[in-house]
Amino acid sequence: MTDIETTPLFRKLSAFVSLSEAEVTVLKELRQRRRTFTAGRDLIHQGQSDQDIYLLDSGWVCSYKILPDGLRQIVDFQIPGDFLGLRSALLQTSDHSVEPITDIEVSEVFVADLLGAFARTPRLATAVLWAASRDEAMVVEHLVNIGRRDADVRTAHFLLELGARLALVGLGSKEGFACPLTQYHLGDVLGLSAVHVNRVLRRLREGGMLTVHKGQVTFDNYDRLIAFAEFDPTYLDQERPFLK
Amino acid sequence: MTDIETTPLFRKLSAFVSLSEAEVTVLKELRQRRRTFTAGRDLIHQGQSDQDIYLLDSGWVCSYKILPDGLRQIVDFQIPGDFLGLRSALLQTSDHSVEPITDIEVSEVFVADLLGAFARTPRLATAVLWAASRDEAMVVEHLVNIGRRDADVRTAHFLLELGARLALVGLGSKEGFACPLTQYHLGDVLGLSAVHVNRVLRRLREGGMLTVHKGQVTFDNYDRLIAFAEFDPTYLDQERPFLK
DNA sequence: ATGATGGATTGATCGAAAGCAGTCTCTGCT
DNA sequence: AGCAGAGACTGCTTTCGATCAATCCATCAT
Repeated sequence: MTDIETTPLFRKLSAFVSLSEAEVTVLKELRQRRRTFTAGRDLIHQGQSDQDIYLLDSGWVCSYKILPDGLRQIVDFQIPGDFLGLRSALLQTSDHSVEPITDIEVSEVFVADLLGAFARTPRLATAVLWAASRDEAMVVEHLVNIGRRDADVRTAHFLLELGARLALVGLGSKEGFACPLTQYHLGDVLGLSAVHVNRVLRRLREGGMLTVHKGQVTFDNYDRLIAFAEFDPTYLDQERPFLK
Repeated sequence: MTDIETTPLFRKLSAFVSLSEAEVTVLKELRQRRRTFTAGRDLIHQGQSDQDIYLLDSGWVCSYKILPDGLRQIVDFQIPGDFLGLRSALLQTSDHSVEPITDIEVSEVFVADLLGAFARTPRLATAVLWAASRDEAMVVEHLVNIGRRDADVRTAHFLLELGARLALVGLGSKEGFACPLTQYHLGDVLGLSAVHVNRVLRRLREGGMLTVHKGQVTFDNYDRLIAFAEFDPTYLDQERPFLK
């Protein structure tokens, strides 16, 4: 069995709460029913109700909405350590679809089990709730990003944020990260055409700031990039004193 | 004392749950400490923590973020019956600012009182939680709106959504609604310049779809507008069978 | 080797929205 | 009455990003 302390969720939550022995055990028990899904086949459909919660163990997933004319807007990507359908299950609404970008491994979590775990370990509940609120803050940040930043800054900001999220679960650093997204995915999340994404990436590369090549995002000059993107590197990983 | 049954919050929640005598009483007790604020002065500042929750009784408010270069993105407007700072208080983060657009009247609600009310009346808790999730769904819808719809459709969609929300609390109908927003406000929420908003509104007016004049939004042809904006009129007010 | 496919890349053109500048019309003020 | 200011409106020019159309380059299947 995998050592729990290397799992993405554990790493993520540990950044905000130091988990006790008992809490680790509870976390472990949640991850029993493992399942795998293949890339491209929708996991959750827009309008579906009463679905399960999944904890993403490996691979990448995206949540999106489709417009009548076929245009797609990706709301967010989920990476290892993220929950899928948490909010939808708690609130019984699924207003968007969820599609695996790569083959993924998930742990199926029953709502009742999760609520039981929360009841036994309030600190765990707080930490998970915090993670959920962080996800929401990110959606708001994407709104600002798309509404008010130009394509270059917007793209840089998004990739930095993604890097920060990945770093939190041990899958990235200031150097860069492995990234399975195509330029079409980037277009759909940034509200740009894939062609334009290509030009933007070229400009960022020629500006010596970042390189995207062969499924690898490399931050060529992290500090310059931060400044260019107006990115606040603390906004995702600051400590929460009240939780410590 | 105001008759509770005419208050916006009561009307909104009643659309989803039929509240019992006891629940109405609890609701009434929450609305004790009335306060007023004047237009323009920020209620909540970005970064602030540990603030109160307010229930908006009358007037309009907007939540926004400011970028370093001074550009502003309004995340959403709040109208009578909406909570202010609910999420921030529960989750101890305030990542945006809140500013009254008009003079407003609010009821200050202490977190402890609200939680107490939830404990005594679970159905009320569910209803409020539902309202919160609806707010979140709206933010996602705005993301799609800004990311993938052109200015005209985007504007029409937004005004229809606003109309639907207002109708829910008795402040609007298929005919239109009173609206204190300037074209600058509309620009900031739609990710457009105020000048362009003006042109968009002219096109919509000349298309016989809607008129904005003197603080009044009039839907000149509701059905045509719905079709043009690809607006789903049920998405905010559909019944929740599990709550009835 | 030979295609077939999906993604990346580049060029050329077009259109939507921004930016700038100025006018107009209220409303409130003294 | 006269003025000041905010918001609404319009014309002109520029810029950003979309769209259309190729080409290129891996990987994979046969």
